[in-house]
Amino acid sequence: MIDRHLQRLRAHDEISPAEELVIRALIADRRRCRAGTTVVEAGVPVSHSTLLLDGMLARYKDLDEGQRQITQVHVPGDFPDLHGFVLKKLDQAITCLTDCEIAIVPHERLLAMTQQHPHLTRVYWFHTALDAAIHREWEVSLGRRSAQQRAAHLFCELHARLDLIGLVEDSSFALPITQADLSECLGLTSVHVNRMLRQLRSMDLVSFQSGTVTIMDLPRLKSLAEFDPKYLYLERLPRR
Amino acid sequence: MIDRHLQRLRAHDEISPAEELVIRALIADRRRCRAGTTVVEAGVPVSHSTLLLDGMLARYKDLDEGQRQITQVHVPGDFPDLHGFVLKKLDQAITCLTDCEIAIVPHERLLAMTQQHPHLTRVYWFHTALDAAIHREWEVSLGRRSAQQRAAHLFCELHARLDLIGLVEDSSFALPITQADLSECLGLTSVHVNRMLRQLRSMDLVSFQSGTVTIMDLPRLKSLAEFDPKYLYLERLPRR
DNA sequence: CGCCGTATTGAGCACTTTCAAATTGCGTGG
DNA sequence: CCACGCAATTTGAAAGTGCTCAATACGGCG
Repeated sequence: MIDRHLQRLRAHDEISPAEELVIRALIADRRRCRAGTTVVEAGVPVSHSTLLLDGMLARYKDLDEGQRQITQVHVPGDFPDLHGFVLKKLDQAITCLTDCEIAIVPHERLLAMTQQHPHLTRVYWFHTALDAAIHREWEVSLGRRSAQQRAAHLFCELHARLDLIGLVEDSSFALPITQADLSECLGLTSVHVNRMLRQLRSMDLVSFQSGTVTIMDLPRLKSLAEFDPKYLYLERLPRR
Repeated sequence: MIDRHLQRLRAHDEISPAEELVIRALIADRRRCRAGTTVVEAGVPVSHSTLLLDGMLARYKDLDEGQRQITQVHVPGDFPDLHGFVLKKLDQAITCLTDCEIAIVPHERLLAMTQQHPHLTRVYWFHTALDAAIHREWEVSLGRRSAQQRAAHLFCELHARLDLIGLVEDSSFALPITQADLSECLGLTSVHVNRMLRQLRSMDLVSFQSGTVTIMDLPRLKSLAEFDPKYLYLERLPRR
């Protein structure tokens, strides 16, 4: 299952066979977590990072009065808390949106990597910078896009990200989360998300039902959302 | 003026005198830019990054119909597009909010640094990860906080960040930007920002007038905003 | 003194939330 | 196979929050 991670990295840069071996050796352990499990807590010193092999994770922050904002969702192959290696603890928590399979990467191995493999270091640095680019696009959604556009934009983004690792089939992909989860991504109430979803469905753009997203009209959906995938940096550019 | 940058780095990690020399040698050139100037355009390949020596910058994305979302503001000592080193081009533009003094850091020098100085590489990696942490907090503001809380939170954040480099005096600091600029940070209209500012002023919490922010009651302001500075990672932790 | 960008204010409107209730879907146990 | 229970979804109505449009005031500068 680590192949998806390699697939992801190779979408952006060249990874030599020797480097692939280094990457495979980063993993110390594998675990399975049920949906709803907390993978990493906020504010606690961390000594390893988590590679998502299968399933979907969410990073979120809680506010008073039970409000919650999900700041990012993760798809298989992502390295959701790689930034924990340099930050030493997370400013947010990570939870399983679905049942997940994760790999544990001790920071001491990452440290050794940074000492011996400058190119791989830059590859992973790139990975965290890409993560930040997605945060920025979410800021735009949360700050400026309408509820309908936000939902449409998220579906476009997930479509693009999941397509990269072959998890889109016939314009549809699994997204086994609740409308409440979705509302926490979009900065809306679940009630309103429900109404937006109905609108998008009735416009024959996209449907999200029983854990599956089906995109009926990708061009019109992208246009509605003003989706421009440049921020996902999908072209392959050697990091030198 | 690069001292502010060193001050910033040393707030988070130890920088040896030898490393300081390496950092100083990163700079190839210095420039002054007037308020309103575009420092970096979106989507254009970049071969250098920009260190902010003095003034304030904003990173933003434009949408259709002239809407704009500022995704981050930068204070002296920041390295606003350091991530351009690994991403090779920016997904957003950078503009001067005020008159600025910037330093040019060619990517070839950063590349040499990553080959020879693993610790400094991690220090700068940390710097970009911290940048992402601020993005996340902005996502929370934009997604879940009320207009009043958003404004209050931004003032708390800037207070904390400017205090770090000695730019806060008597609970007030210069913020020579317009209410329209502010509204583009907060995901609001300038009209509404104006009303929120009046409210905050009449509550004796904070005033923002003629380019100066004066915080009258920091504890209550923090409490209103639910401001928790942990995401700024202000403790000093050696990155090994 | 007059101009222009910025700040301020008002009124009406639209989108989103809140609160509450009804419905659906699904796994468990009888 | 059906009844039950719980979670998720759906719907309605009313209330807010923030937006739009438009007009007015302010302040620095030529």
